[in-house]
Amino acid sequence: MSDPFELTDEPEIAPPETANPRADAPVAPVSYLQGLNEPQVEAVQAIDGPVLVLAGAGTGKTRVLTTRLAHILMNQMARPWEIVAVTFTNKAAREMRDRVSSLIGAPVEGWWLGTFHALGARILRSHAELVGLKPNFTILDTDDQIRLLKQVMESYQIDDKKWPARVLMGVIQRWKDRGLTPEKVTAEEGADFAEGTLTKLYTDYQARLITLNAADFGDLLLHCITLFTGNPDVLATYQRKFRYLLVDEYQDTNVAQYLWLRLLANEHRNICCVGDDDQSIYSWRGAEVGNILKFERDFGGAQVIRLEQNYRSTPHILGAASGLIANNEGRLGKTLWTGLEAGEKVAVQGVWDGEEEARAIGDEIESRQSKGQNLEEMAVLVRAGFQTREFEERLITLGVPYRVIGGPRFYERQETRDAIAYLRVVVSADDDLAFERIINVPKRGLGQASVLAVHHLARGLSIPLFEAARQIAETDELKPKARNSLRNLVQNFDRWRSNLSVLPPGELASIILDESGYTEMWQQDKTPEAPGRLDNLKELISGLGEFENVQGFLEHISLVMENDENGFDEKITLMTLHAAKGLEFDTVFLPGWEEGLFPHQRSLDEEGLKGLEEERRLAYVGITRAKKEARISYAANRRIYNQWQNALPSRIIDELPDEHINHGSDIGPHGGLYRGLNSGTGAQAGLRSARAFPDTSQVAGTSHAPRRSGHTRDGMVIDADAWSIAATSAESSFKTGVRVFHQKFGYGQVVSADGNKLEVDFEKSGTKKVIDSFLQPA
DNA sequence: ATAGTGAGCCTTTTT
DNA sequence: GGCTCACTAT
Repeated sequence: MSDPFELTDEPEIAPPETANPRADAPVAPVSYLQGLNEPQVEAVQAIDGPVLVLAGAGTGKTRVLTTRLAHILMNQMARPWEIVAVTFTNKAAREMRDRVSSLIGAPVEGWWLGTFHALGARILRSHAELVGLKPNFTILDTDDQIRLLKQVMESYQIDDKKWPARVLMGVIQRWKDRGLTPEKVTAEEGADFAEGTLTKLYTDYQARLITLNAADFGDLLLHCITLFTGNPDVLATYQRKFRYLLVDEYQDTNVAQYLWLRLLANEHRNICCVGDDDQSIYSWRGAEVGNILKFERDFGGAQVIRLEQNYRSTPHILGAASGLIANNEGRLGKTLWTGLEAGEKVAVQGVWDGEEEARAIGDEIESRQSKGQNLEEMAVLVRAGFQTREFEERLITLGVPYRVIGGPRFYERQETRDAIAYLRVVVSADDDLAFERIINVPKRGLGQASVLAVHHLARGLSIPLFEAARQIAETDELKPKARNSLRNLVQNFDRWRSNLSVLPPGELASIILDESGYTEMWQQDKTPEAPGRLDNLKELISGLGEFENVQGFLEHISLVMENDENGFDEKITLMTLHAAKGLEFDTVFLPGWEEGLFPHQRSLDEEGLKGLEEERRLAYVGITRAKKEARISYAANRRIYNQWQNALPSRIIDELPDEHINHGSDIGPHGGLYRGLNSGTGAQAGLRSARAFPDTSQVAGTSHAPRRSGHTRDGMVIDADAWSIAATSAESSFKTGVRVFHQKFGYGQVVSADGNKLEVDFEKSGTKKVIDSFLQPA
């Protein structure tokens, strides 16, 4: 099959030097180039033809990107509207806008800067009819998508228990990420889900979206691609228009985004993609590392520029991260270096359990704070969201202010979504999903029976729900109570709608929320969340004030997901590793480096080696967030879903090069943590730490096994390797059948022994694998 | 129509 | 342990 998106590899235009006489114009150093290193300057000036900038962590990527844009604009190589700059997040887009403006000294107007989705939506609005939509189509969020799919599933009688809508939606999303419309999904691929009906579900779902005049996020790109391939004239307009394309975080693009870019870049072929294959951590949501790996093949004659000088981290941090990532295969490869001073080694610390980990890190944060270190310069980066809880609890007790990034987003909150639904119905009366959401919120006596009746009429007459509601309120089909309630609601909406172009958006919203009884609903609510929700509503209204009309606001809110950070107070940040990409802190705490949690078991189970490599990249991202200090820790016991699990240190810890790490010798106030199980009373926290480690005398003997590298370790320190070394070489002192006691699991009997790894059948908690040094003879 | 109960789930997350 | 969802009892 021929690739309809094939680009000619042979440029039909003359070589770059003669193609654009202005390209080499700035011969003498220009002011904005000052302070850039050689590859950076090269990346800024390589304007013609496809360019891949491989930008390692902390190598000044953003600076290059913005300078490059400024370079194009200031030398008038293109007008603003001939330039496309695509980012992954709105935050990145905003940052780019601000930085380019400040470089140029004036705001840039009219250029195509935004996320893939925002730009996709912008293009799509101009040509909506060509894909069956109206220009004012609504953009659905995840919640709407799921509810819509559920409706479709009902008509096929697919059991939501067996095939949860969110799972199926995920599969459809991944198809969309790959640029697959329903017709392009092979029978084979659809066969595995929902007894083979998923392709049909997908088809129907798409049809419903069109009927609703709606698009989901995937559609914003997918429809564009359909639009471009089906209408060469439209495509040609954009291809001619867009002289320069710039793409940030290219390693995170999915196939659909890649196709979209290729189509748009085809005419001028001046596409510059910036990214780092080692920081690709979003494959699970469709990102395709392959895009960056095969850039040179996809865009013939591409230039590859490597940014390898790191301005962020110390050599030890960089060394640890580089050594780690070197374990991955199929990398483009970079050699990061830094001119900074050596600094601290990466600390690796074992603890007894999650609670102690939180305590140790909490204490550490507190003591640093008291020494004057800014809380803003510290962060705790976790693998999974639930891990933040332990730290939150600890920080609350200590009275250390913190913020959690990535909680429920503002727009995802129930009250925000409800309020927006009201606005959506006011703006477009045919927005069925929005109307359905609030028809009985607050409760106004319109239960299932009433809603169903409205649905039936709407289906029967092929009219929107709102229109059906209006009609049914004039008949006696419903009970008088419900009828009055519904009529009242319809009248309210009509009135609000008539004020749409009269009142300022904020004021109108405020009236709607009052008159609908929505505000009152939360005022009456006695739950502790209610005041916060009312605050959010106020914030929403004040946010609306910044828009000229409600329509503009809705477009914004559907594409932007912000968690508006309220205060400017100094706080420590808690977040997932994923959320931390692109950020940097002086000190970074990296807890929970245990097998099963990091690398996450599910990642290993579902993706195998690929999964492990992605986890490794995640670890790489984590370590490279640190400017001065990175502190890794792992717990020997962890409670997950209220069940105690014993854990082994992450294999990723084993992969850190010895010369750049310092294994737990001097952390915290309780020095000398490695005295072993039998040496102390165990009353203090510090001594409890000791049990997290295999006792030296029992596990590895009095002499320490050499590392693979041949180094001998510090006599006081046991590192993660001790576990594996011990596991293979040391005989356990506990024999099969012996009755033992474990601090956390209680009494049990040894079932089998493999080195010092024992399988013990505990009386209370069942069979578990345990390292023998945690056991006492009972 | 709705509140209350039990069962089953459970990485990562932008737009 | 805590959340969501569906079903049941009022």
